Amino acid sequence: MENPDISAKSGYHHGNLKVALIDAADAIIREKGVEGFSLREAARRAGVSIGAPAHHFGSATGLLTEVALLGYDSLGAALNAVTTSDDAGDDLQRLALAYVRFALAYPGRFRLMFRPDLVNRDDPRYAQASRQALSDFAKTCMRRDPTADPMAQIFIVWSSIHGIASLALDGKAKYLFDGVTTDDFAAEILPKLLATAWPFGGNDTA
Amino acid sequence: MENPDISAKSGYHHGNLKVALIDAADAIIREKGVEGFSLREAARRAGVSIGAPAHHFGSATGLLTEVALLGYDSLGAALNAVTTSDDAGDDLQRLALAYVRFALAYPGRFRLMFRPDLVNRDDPRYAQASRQALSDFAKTCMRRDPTADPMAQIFIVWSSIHGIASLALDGKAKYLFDGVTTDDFAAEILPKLLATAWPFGGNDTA
DNA sequence: ATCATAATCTGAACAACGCTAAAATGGCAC
DNA sequence: GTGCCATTTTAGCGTTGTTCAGATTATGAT
Repeated sequence: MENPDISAKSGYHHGNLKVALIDAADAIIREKGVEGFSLREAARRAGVSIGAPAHHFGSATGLLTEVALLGYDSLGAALNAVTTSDDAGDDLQRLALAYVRFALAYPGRFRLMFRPDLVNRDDPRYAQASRQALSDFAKTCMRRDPTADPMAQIFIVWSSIHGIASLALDGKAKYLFDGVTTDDFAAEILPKLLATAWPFGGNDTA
Repeated sequence: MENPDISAKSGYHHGNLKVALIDAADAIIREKGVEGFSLREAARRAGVSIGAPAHHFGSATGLLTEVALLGYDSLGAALNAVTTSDDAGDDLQRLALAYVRFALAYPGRFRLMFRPDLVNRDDPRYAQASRQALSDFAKTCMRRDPTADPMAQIFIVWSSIHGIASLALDGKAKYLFDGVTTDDFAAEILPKLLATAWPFGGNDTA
C-alpha cells in the first residue's frame, strides 16, 4: 500500500526514519482519520520499535506537527494551481472551490491542521506555512476590493470558506441538502452554491 | 466549584448518577477542554467507581453525546435571547454576534458539538437538537431574503458565522489582528467587523 | 411483610496508549 | 582499530476505555 523503499534501508539504523514516520503518520490519518492515529502504529508501519519516534520528534505532537506542515504545503499547492484571470471575484470563487475540495479530498490532513491540541503552533514554521498557504488567497481578496480593510476582509472571506469546508466535512451539507453524497456535493452543488449564493464571488468593484 | 447536592444521595445507589456524570463531564470540558476529558475522571468527580458510567451511557461517546445535546440547548437559548426587530439584517447580525460569543464563552462545549468522533450523531436527538438550536437563525435568514433558495442561503450564512467562530476560537483572529486578546475580540473587534465587513448584516431586501 | 426480580454499582482484569530512561547497536571520524 | 556519537531497542510507569462477574440496593407483586 505504501511506498516500499521508504522504510528499512538496512540493518539497525533505518537511514530514513524521520520521513518514513511522517509518511506513515500521514497514511494512517488518511485511512483512519486523526483519531485513528497512534504513535505506536506509526512506528510499527515504519518497521521500527515503539521508542524510536521519540528521538526524532520528541512527542506525538512533534510528529503530527510535521504532518500538518505538509498539509499546509499541499493546501497551498492546491490553491496555487487554480487558474487566475483579471476578474478577482471569479478567482476568489475558484479559490474557494479549491479550498473546500481540498478539505473534502483530504479530510484527515485538513482536520489535523486545525487541531491546536495535536499540533505545536509555537513552531515558527507553523505560522509561516499557514501564511504561505493562504497568500494567493489574501492577494486575491485585496485585488477584489483594494479599498476595504485588508485584515477584516481576509478574515471574513476566509471564515466563510473555512466554515463551508468545516460544515461540509462534518456532513452538515448532507443534513441540509437531504442526503447528497460528498462527491455530488463537491462536484455539483458546491460550484453552483458559490456561483449563486456566495456573496464574495461576483465582481463588486470591477 | 460544582453543585454539591448533585452528587451522592446516600449509600450504594447514587440516586442521581446520570445527571451527576453529565454535569461532571461538562465541568471537566469547561476546565480542561475536550481533550482533558476522561470517563474515569468524570466517575471520580461523581464519587463513583470507574465502571459505573458504562451502565448509564454505554461508552464515553454516550456521555459526551449528552453533553453535546446540552450544548446545543444552551446555544439555542443564547440565540433565542437576542432581541428581534423588524430589520432582518440587523437581527441576523445580532444572531451572528451571539453565535460567535457563545463559541468563545464555552469553547469546550462548542468544540465538542462539532466533533463527530466524540459524539453519536446517529442519535435522533442530535439532529433534533441542532435543528432546534438554529431555528431562529434559519427563520431570520428567510425573513431577510424570502426569494433565495432557503437551504443554500442558510448554509452559506451559517457557514460564514461558523467559520468566524471556529477561526476566532483557534486564535486566528489573534494572528490576523496582531495580538488582540479574546475578550477584546469579542467585545470590540467582532461587532465592528460584523457591522462593516460582514455581507449578511445589511438590509438588502428591505 | 416477604421475596423474587430488576436496576445499580463495585472491583478487577485486559489491551492499548504516550512517555521516559537505561542499555545496546551501528556508523563514522580520527 | 578505536572511541565517540547518533540512533534504536527494551523495559517499565502511569493512564485510558471497555468488559464482566459479583455485590448491593430498590421495586413491585403476592
